[in-house]
Amino acid sequence: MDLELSKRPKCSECPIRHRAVCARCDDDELLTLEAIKSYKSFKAGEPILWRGDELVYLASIVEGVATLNKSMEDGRTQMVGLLLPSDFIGRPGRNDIEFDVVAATDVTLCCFQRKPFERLLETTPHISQRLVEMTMDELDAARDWMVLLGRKTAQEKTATFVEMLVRRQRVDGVDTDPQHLALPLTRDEIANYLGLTLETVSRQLNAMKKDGVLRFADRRRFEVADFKALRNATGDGAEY
Amino acid sequence: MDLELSKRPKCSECPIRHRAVCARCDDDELLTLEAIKSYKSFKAGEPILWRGDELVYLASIVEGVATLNKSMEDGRTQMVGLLLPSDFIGRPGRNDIEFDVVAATDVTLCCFQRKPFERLLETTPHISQRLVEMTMDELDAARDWMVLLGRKTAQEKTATFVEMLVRRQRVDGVDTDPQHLALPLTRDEIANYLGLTLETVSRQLNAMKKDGVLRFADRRRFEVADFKALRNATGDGAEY
DNA sequence: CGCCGGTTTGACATACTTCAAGAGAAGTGG
DNA sequence: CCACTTCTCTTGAAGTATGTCAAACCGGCG
Repeated sequence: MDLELSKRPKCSECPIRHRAVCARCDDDELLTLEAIKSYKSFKAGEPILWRGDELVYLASIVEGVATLNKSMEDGRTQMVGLLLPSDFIGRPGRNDIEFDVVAATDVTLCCFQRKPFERLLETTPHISQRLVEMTMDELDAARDWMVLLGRKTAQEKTATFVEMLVRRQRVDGVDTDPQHLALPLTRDEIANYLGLTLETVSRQLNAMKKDGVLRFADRRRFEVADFKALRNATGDGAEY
Repeated sequence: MDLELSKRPKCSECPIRHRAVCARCDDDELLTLEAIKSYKSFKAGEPILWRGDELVYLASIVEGVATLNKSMEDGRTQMVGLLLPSDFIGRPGRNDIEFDVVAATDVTLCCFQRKPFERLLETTPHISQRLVEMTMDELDAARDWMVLLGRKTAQEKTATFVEMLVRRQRVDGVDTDPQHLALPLTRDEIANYLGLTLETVSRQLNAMKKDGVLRFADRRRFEVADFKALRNATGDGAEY
């Protein structure tokens, strides 16, 4: 794994300070974390971790989007995780993971050496509690995702994906102008997320464009022209 | 929810003592747990919890099989969890859950009142650590399940399900005679597990019977006639 | 015995995949 | 700055796995 280390910005100024695994830490605890952290960057498309790699670091995503992918022997692949800023990579107590982690866009990670971090977990309830909470949130998300994979139509899958993106980018980033949303994944990656082929994804996106639900600036950038119709197409019923 | 309370058997004689959320507890800690626990039983088919119900109890499965199910507005349903003995029900820190829990067979639960249990979590690392570990195991399982739902064929799905059952029942129960395995679910429930229809499941099971992979005593009880062929049909490649 | 839920089996429909060709962007090197 | 390659995406035509609908079967139970 290519490591490009850089300096350690102050935790207090960190954009994910209040959502990441460190969210509940007080100032003292942040100092302890700063001692074992380092930043690493990856270009879009670069692998971050291969399945079975020894886990030297655990990390939070500071910027960018990463995907967790599982593949079958014959090459079929299924995405099983989509990590946005503040999400956590790695499993304390294991020294490897069961999927590949890939940078979908340029990614900045805040990495903690595993061993010291695991010791911190034992002594710092603020960190371990937050980690449990995040893990359970991920499990909830995985269960919604299972409904999508097992029971939704291609149209519903695609609409659900777009709607999820819109919601998460809205909450996440700077309160982005609704005009300026971007798909962080290629058609092929979206297909791996949804359990479809890239052709089907392409057809579904273009259908939503034709129906006036989405409006595309180019292949990546788009805006939602009719949010209600989008929501309707997800198969999840009325809002909330 | 119908509650049929019964006495509290000694933890020390509990069949799931070493695998459940209490696995790491010492004798003192077990005593504290015994103070807040009670047993409840459910008949096959009975609901244990409805989505949105207030979570009064958290529980471990002592005996039997329960399923977690999500449903869409129009009635499509997808199973998102299959709980066997020692598995845990409920999410500390939340007062409801996002899916239905149903007894697939007769079920015995070891229930803990939520509030006292949550207090125990804060003071007893042996419990919280074990809970984290179990949650992460469930997340790993959910990810394998996502590959199944998104990418496997009906034949692979069915074979994977049967193979998983064989493995878990072997590890779990009394080391059951390979002659005597039973599907704990109906065809319809299996279909909900696999993201298929019951007709397709029926056809796949009968195909495996015709091919000499499985041998059925009745609709539920079966034995694996050719384990290698079964494993092969899962799409997961050679053993381990 | 006769109902009843779970299951099997068949015929048909279709949503999605597969295969194939080509169009745009985007990068690369001369 | 323009060919040239390369990658992503679109679009069409054809194939197929799985769903849908419907009827019959079977074992258990009142």
